[in-house]
Formats: sequence, structure tokens, C-alpha cells
Amino acid sequence: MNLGLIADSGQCFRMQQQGHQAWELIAHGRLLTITREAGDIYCFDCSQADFDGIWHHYFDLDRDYEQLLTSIPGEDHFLQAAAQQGRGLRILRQEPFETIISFIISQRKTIPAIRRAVALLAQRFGSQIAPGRYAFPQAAQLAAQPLEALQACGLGYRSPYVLHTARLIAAGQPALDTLACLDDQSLMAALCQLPGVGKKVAGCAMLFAFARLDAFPRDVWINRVIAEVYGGHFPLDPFVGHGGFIQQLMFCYGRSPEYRKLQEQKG
DNA sequence: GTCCAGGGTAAGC
DNA sequence: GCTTACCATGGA
Repeated sequence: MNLGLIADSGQCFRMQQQGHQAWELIAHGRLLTITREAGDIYCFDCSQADFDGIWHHYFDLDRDYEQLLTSIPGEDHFLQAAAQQGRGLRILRQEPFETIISFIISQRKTIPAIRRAVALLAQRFGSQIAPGRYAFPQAAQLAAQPLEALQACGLGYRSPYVLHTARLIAAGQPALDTLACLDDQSLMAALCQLPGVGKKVAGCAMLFAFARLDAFPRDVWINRVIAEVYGGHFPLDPFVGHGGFIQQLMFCYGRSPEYRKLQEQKG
């Protein structure tokens, strides 16, 4: 596991480096501090019960990500480099409501801007869980807000999307625990019913909340890489079962200064 | 000042 | 089925 990589991978917005080798994460109504002891060894500041019952699952610790890398063809130099730089990256199993709302907000925003908006939502409408720390709001907490209160968090034109989706989910339409039982195609269709959710946002929710590793959300960065490296077409057949993980490697490496510099030289 | 960001929607063809 | 204009906001 490489926590620094995960925290900055653009799949989560409430995990932040806090000092030298320490990160703070707010999820499941808890504040978790993780400290890197050495190499691959991390210390979770929580009870054994919370680690076993929540965080083990949250960090998807039962999956062997090294094994997934073996599917990358040796002649694919882009993905080989992405795998090299992305060693220790994992796909989180985040909470569905927070993930759906966060990625509705994400459209046409930079990652720092998404973080800021999500932090404001939590601070203003979420429950306080530690001094100066706030949980992401429950659906009912967001649904109770007037549109102007959301707008004041910098959501812009996404405010009505967020409010309407929060109201639907607060009303149990759909019930999120039911969604988890659907197959990929049905889940995609159900998520796309929500206002402000299209294929891309739904794909992010499927991948980063429901652990559907075949979901392959295409944003501007992924499309750019596919255009620059793969001639506009990227077949997923070699990566059945974990294409979304490959997507995340592409996203992280495609945005890295190393790759951007290489592209610049090519002209 | 211009351009761009983990896009979706509705109108037009 | 497929394009296209438009939607707020902040940072580079």
C-alpha cells in the first residue's frame, strides 16, 4: 500500500497528508489517522474492532493488486510506466452517498476545488466528530438544506443536481443498500437515473464505492491519454475484471509531470 | 484577459 | 442515433 498515492489519486477527497508521514481520513463518521512507520508498514490509529470491521474492507485489503499488474502487456510502455509509478495504489470502497455527491460536484472542477466544496458541505451540514472535524452529511442532512445554502459552498450550477439527488436518496429512491445487489449494467442504469449523474459520474461511483472493478470512467484525462497513446481506442479485453484499476493507473500517470513532460517533447 | 477542470442536460439535427 | 451551447467557479 502507498497511502500518499491513494490520497492524491483523485478517487477520494477527504484523505489528506497531515505532517511528515501521516494522513487524516474522515469516513464512516470517524476521524482516522494513519502513520507510515516504514516502507509498506502503516499504523492505523483505531481500535482493532474498527480495523477489522471497517478499514480492512475500506482499503480493500483482501485484493492482490500486484497480481492485477501482471495483465499489462510488456510492450505497453505507457501502462508499464504507470504501473511502476502507481505501485501501492488501491481502489477504495467508499460510502456510496458521499461518493455519488462528490462526483456530481466533480464535473468541470479541479481536484483541489472538489476537496474545498466537499469540506464546506461537511463543515456546514455534517455532524462534528472531533474538534474542527466534520463527517460528510447524511442524505437527510443535505436534503434539508435550501438551494442557496448549497450554492454558497461553491457548487455553482451543480447545486440543484446535488439537492435533488440528496432528496431522492433520503427518500429511499433508490435505496443504496439495494443498489449494491444489482449487476453492473443495472447499477449503471440506476445511478444514471439520478439528476447530475451520467456515465462518467456513475462509473466513478461504481468503481470507488461499489468496488465494481470493471467500471471504466472516462474523464478528460483518460480521453486525452487514449487519444495520445492508443490512437483513440483502448480495448478492455485484456483487463476484464479489473479495467477500472487500469483506468486509475492511467489517470494518475497521465496527470503526472513526468508523463506531461514526455508528451510536451513529442509536440 | 484567456483557458481549463475526474460532465450533464436539453435542444437541435 | 449524433453534435452543440450552456451551465458557475477558481486557479494557472
